[in-house]
Amino acid sequence: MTISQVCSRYGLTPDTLRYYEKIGVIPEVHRTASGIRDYDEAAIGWVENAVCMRSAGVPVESIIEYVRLYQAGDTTLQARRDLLKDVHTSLLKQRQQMDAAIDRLSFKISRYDAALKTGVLSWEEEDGQ
Amino acid sequence: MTISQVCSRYGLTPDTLRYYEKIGVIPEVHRTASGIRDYDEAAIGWVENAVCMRSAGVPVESIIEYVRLYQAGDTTLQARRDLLKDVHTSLLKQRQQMDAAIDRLSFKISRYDAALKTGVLSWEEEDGQ
DNA sequence: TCTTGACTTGGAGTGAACTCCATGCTGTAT
DNA sequence: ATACAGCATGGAGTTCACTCCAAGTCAAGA
Repeated sequence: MTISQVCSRYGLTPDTLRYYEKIGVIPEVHRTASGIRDYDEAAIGWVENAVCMRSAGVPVESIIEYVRLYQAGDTTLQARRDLLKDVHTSLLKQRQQMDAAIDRLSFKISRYDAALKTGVLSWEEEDGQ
Repeated sequence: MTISQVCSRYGLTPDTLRYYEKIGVIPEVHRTASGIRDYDEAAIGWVENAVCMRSAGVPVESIIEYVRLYQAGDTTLQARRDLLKDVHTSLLKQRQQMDAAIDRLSFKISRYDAALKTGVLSWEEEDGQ
């Protein structure tokens, strides 16, 4: 699979995918005799992993560290687990903060909807905003 | 309330809080005669709003736009509602992506835990990683 | 053979969100 | 009166994660 095929599959640009490989977010991709990248199933699995983690806001450095540990072999199982756990924990925390913001927004939106329907701003003496 | 008091309450630095005011993430804060910021309840409400939104990853530009609309007065009620709805929608989408990553991590962690307990890497012919 | 489009590299540039710094003013304790 | 911690400003610097670009190579079709 060529770089552009992988890109259109995951909504990335070739620049991004090369960048990911260069900095180690994904392992080095196999090349044809003339030096062109040819993504196999394993490579695509790594791309999928990168896309999933990045879209959730996981820093590239964490992904790089995991790839590094993975490539270092079986002696890093515990370290890999610990790293994944750390990332997991910080995502859970991040989600809590998102939930708080979502709740805040839901509340405000319903207040605006009420105001727009009745034509009355019903929260004058509250927190403003 | 002084800037450092507000900062320690919300885990910000004075630089950040001045920056927020400068770019409009919060409205201008009242000053003492000698020019020192004095945060009242309303100002603190805006800071709280900013912290909540930013910790969820809402771009400063969205917050600025909301503050701008708010300060423009009652004619912007509909625009404010629409903006909040857009932000709400994008946070929901972002949360979905976080959930996907959290699930992926949970799965991997339990696999690592099993491997570390039994001493066997039980997913050899799978997707690797 | 020539063109064209997709691929390669290294390195510079971008945008977002802070973060730091130099320089100077303020206000309270000794 | 003076020291000194805290506040002010404008502007430069940093970090992160891409994103763009120039210059060149490669492969397939006219």
